[in-house]
Amino acid sequence: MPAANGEKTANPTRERTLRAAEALFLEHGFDGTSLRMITAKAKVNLAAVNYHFGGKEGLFHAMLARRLDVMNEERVRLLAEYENEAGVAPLSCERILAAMFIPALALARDTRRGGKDFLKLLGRAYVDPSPVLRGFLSERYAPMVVRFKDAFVRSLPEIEKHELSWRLHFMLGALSYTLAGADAWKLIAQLNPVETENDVLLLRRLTPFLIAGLKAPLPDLDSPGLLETLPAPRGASRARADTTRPETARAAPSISKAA
Amino acid sequence: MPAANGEKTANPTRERTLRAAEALFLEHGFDGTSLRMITAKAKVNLAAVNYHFGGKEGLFHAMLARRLDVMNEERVRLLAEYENEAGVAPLSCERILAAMFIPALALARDTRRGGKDFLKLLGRAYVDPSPVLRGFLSERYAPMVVRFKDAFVRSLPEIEKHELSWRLHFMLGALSYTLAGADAWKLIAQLNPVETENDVLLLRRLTPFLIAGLKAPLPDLDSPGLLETLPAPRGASRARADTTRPETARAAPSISKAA
DNA sequence: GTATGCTTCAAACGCTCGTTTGAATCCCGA
DNA sequence: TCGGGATTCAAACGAGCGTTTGAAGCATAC
Repeated sequence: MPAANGEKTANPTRERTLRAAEALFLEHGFDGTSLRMITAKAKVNLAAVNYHFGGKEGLFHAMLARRLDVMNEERVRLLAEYENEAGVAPLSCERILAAMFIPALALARDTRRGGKDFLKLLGRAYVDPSPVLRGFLSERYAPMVVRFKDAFVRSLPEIEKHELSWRLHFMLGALSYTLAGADAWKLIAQLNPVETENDVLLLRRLTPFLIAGLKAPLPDLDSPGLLETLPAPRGASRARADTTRPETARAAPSISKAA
Repeated sequence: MPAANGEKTANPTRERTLRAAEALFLEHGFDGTSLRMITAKAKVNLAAVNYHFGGKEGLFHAMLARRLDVMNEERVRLLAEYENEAGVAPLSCERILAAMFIPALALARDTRRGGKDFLKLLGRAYVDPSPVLRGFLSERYAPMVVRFKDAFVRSLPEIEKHELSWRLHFMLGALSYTLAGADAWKLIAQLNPVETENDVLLLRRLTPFLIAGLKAPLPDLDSPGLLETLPAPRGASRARADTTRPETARAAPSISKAA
């Protein structure tokens, strides 16, 4: 393996390999992308992957790190800047989300560092089932997650910390799934008259959704509500047992008391 | 291949194979799970997969369908029942979400039809990168998605249809990602003092988040806001160019005007 | 008992996988 | 011009993949 130089040399073989890996990973995931697919697309010799990256795993680590490291460093930098401006006052949710989204959008607009598929890469990386990637990501970016969680905790003191952890998780889910969205994109375009969508519009749609979710009234976790209305676990396979429509419209099952 | 009987015969080989495929799919996804892993775990001969299911693809179709078909049929049945009760009045969001969640929870509580890993299966299926599964799911369950979308459209007339399509997509994302959550689950448990979580509590947390998101104020898609504040796409690779902190705290970038 | 049809089994098929090898080639400083 | 490290290359390795084969087992009906 060549000296793992500080990512500066614009080695054309390395670069083309990384690009091809990126493109194929978007479509097929880690397990679904073979080195032969990559090297064929990159017009690079098969052995070059092991020479430059030490193997498939090393290649994907490098491919993800060169994109995500930049973004996440910028994210915490921006967050710190906002906090500096705000002084002692806690940041608004919008501001914290801006610290998350702006670096991502900047990379998506910069064809030299990510380009328009960057957001999709981001989403795919977070939902890939391969233990190799999952371990890599959760280990490498855990500090950044903690950093933002703390910011949200300060921003939303009325939401209990534990509850907020979950909501951040939900948020990350909506974000990843949306960004990774391949077919869903087309599905939505198909359900509606064609309209040119782009990443920026998408995130502008997503933001109020997430903000509202984060600030939602707290659930009543003790409410029996939902469970009691579940059909008996091993009863008649269909609740069709009562053929006559029940005269008492059965109590509406409430999942929570949130309005 | 044996007569594809109406899923009635409790053939032990078929059953053990499906179970093993289910368990391994949860951990490794479609591409990451080999037939040899499955047949070893199921203590079944390798060739039995091709005999009973016609191949790997057929096995996974059967594995997913026997779980998801039941749930989705129950979902639309429940939705129709609620609509019947409501008459002409549109259903509340909570009610529609209940029609989605209750059948899922019922299966998760029923160890004979899914069990506690059912929700995880549901989430994993929706984020798996393999084209084989993506095609299968989007084709097979598209009608159910359309059905629920219509219900939401009637329930939230103030949200424009196109906007609502996106919000349902976000919702599905938060749901899938959360349910599939493997490491994240542990991560959250690690950030907070241990507390026994379960699927029901989880969905009760998730519901207000989703409801609030669905009902959020509409984004101002024309607002310049965010874009203008992005760093110049090909400027200095770091905004570190200005070493002195800018005296004018730069205008706070707003992603949207949503409060 | 024997024929029949469904199911299981061990073995092998052809193929692709990630990785390794050792020689050929390139590039640059001496 | 030559020498030597860096890089590329074609070829092969062993392992694992999904699938196929044909015989063996095993019930049930005659």
